[in-house]
Order: sequence, then structure tokens, then C-alpha cells
Amino acid sequence: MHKKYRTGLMWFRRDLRLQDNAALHHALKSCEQVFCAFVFDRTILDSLPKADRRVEFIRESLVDLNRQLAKLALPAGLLIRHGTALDALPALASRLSVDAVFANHDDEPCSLARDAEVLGLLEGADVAFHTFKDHVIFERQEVLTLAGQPYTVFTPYKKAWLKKVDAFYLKPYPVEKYASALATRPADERQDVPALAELGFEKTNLSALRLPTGSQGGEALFDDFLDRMPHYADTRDFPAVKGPSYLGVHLRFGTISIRKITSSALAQQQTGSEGATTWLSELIWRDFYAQILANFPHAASSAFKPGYDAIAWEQGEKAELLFQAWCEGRTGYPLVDAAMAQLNQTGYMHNRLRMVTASFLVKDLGIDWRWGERYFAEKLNDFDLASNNGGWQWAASTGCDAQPYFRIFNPVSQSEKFDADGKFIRKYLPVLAKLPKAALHSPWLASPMEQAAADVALGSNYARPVVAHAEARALTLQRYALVKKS
DNA sequence: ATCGGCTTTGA
DNA sequence: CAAAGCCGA
Repeated sequence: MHKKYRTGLMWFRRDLRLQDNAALHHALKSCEQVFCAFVFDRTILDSLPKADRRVEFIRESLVDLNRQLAKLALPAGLLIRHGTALDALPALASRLSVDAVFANHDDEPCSLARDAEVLGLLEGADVAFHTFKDHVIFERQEVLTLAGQPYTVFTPYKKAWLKKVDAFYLKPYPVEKYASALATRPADERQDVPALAELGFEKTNLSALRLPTGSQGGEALFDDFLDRMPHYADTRDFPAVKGPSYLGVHLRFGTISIRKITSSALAQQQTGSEGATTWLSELIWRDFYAQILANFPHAASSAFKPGYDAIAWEQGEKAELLFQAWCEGRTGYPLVDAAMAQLNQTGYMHNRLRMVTASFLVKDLGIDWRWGERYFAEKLNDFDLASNNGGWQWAASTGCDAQPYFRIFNPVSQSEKFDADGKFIRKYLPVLAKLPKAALHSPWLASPMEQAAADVALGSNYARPVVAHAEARALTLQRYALVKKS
């Protein structure tokens, strides 16, 4: 059988799986032999904290990937580099005498710029660079309005998405049956994955969190979610309930196939499952925001709606202190503080709470949404620029299809509604655990006797509210009213 | 070009 | 039930 290339290189990035992988599939089909590589990219890694759960997640997922490669074709395995992509890719291509490099799309602005540079370098060395859609169902300009423009409102986008989706777009890209094209890893390459310390990182509490890594972990989590999917619509809003799929981090690093889980959601939807419909909607949100970022990259650094960059956010020392209090979960609003504790301790935050904490930062503290966006970017295991940015802009009312600015979450009613018996708050704020249910959502309203009986001393072992919500709300309405005049 | 409709609400 | 403003057909 004649193939287009003799030797290819599969460059893994945010697609750390062998099942249903577009670029790998195409590489194996078009090359007689395919090497597999991963680069721990210093341009990304060097700015991360020394203990970062994502780096550990990636490393463990690579161990899994490496093991699976060996299982598929014994002499195969990952070639791992610690450096910059700009150095490593041309070097690998030259060392292995590669005719073409294969990778999956990553449409974040920095990644696109990096890939453009890599393309230039490879072209100069007469090496082809092929990239493929892999981590969304529809990307870039695939779903457009009748006028041929990208959608900026979710609901019509979703309708068009659902109309367009069919078996063709959900078909897996098989890998296993082409495994014979996997190349033998050169004998002088190390066979294991570097330890965290070798990469300059420290161990985190990842293993204690029992967050399964690698595509094996992704599959296990998805299997676990399948039984819960029918209840998703009823359970997803309550942070104390195991309602969500917890697949965010696996979608982020490609340790689960979006086509596989979307097919499953669509199939369950056919059976009339409301939960599947709601969950599918969440997957479509992910495509929506990826598409927004690809078509409107300015949103990565400024308000989607230009006028909103004129808002005068709080600045200076007072704002810094309030921001610190928010980051560390010391705002005095239990649901907000418990949510931030969850983020800080686990790298995960329940989606409902992402909205609550974002709304609180922007609309109660009057702080620039980008500060919060940056903090989430540093802490979230499942951090994805497109979704994180979209979520923050939505909460700040600066985005496309944003929440109207006068809609301001009330942190106490959200707490009463979505953590009614305080199970979540008690878990992450044990200091409040003894407060009766009625006092838990707004401890400052509890009588001194009640507080004392629960060993709560406001201003000492738990914060007093840093702002009064009603006043903050009024201020925010003023702050945003100025936008209309610009 | 008009018009229905807009994830997640607050009071 | 009130609260902009504009997207998308």
C-alpha cells in the first residue's frame, strides 16, 4: 500500500489519548511510520506556580499514554522534550528525518501564534505541518448565521448546531487498526516520563483528590456519569450533590473524546432524557465559546462589547485587599468563601459557584472581571481560555450574550436556594459547621448567643461581610449606567 | 425591516 | 413582574 509520507511525527498537545484522535488517525493513515512526541513547553510552564495540579495531571496522563502506546505496538512510545515547542519540533523533525508533523487544532490566540511559527520553521526545513479539528464538534466558521457570520448569541447558535450535527461529525477517528504504522522509538530515547521534580515542579495533593488521570481515568469518570446523566438537569445546580460529570479536566487535556460523549448525550436525548438534553447543552456551550474566541480573539483581553471597557473598576489598595479576601475565601459570605475554598483546595469549583463567585467579585466588589479570570486560570484544573473567558464575560455582563448588567446575583439567596441545608458550606467552612441552618447563609444576622453557641466569632475566626450586598448592588448599577452614555 | 426573544434573577 | 439593548430570521 502506498502512503503519502514515509515518516511522520504526531505532536500531542491537548489531546492526550489514543482513542478517536483525529491527528493521530490521519498521521497513521498517511505515513509508513509515525513517531509520537510531547513537549513540556517552557513558555507555558515557566509562568506556573511550582506546585500545579495541571502539570501533575498531564504528567500522569502521559504515563498512561506511554503505556498504551507500548501496548498497541511494543517498541513504540512517547518522545518527550522539556523546552520550547519552537526549538523542540524542528529538532525532532530533523533528528527523525520526518516528512510531516501532525497535530490537532488549538485556537487559543497564543497557540495559534506558536503553531504559525512552528509551521514556518518546519516549512523552512521542507517538513509539512498538518493540523485537524479534534476537541470540538464544530469549530471556527463551521456554524454560521444565514448572513454568513459567526453567532454571538447562544440559543440561535445551539439551534443551528443541533440542526447541523449528524453521524458524520460524530464518527470516531480510529487509531488501533492502524497501529502497525507506529514507529519504533529510537533506542537512545528514554522510555519513561520525566518525574515532576525533573520538570521543576513539586507534587500536589492531586492523588489525594482521587481525580483519575489519563484516558483511562476519563473513561472511568464517564462510565460513572452515564447512570447520573438522566438526573443531570435536576442535580447540577446543587454543589453538595454529585450531579456534574467532572469531565471538564478531561475535555481540557483531551483524555476523553468529545465525539464519544456527545454521541452518548445525543443518544440518551433520543430516549427523552431531560438530563441528557441539559448536559448536551453544556457541551454545546463549550463549542460556542471556542468558536467565539476563534472568531473574536480580542475577547481574550478586553470586553466583547467594546463600550464595557470604559467601566471604572475599583482600583488601588482597597481593591487589592478585597481581591485578596475573595481569593482566599474571606469575604464573610459563606457560600462565596466555601466555593473559593473548594477551588483553592481541589482545583475544581462547581459551575453554579463559578457564577456566584464571579458575580460577587464583579458586582459586589466592583473589581475588574479580568482579575478573577486570571485567578481562575491559575487555579482551575479544567482551565480553558475560551470557556473561562466566556464565563467571566457573561457574569460581568461585558460579553456576547451576556447576562443583563442589572441582573445581580444575591449571594445569600443563591446560598439559601442552592445549598439550603448548608451541607456544602459546612464541608468547606468547618468553622461554621455548628451554626443552625437558618444562620449559616448570613452569619452576621445570627444573634450573639447563637454565634457563641456555635463557636463562631465574627471578625476573629470567620470574616465579617467585606461589603453590604444592597449597597454594593446600588453602586454597581451606577457603575454600569455610565456605559450606556458612552 | 420588523419583531420575537434572550442559560443560570431579584425583590 | 420588571430590567437594556440588540441579535437573528
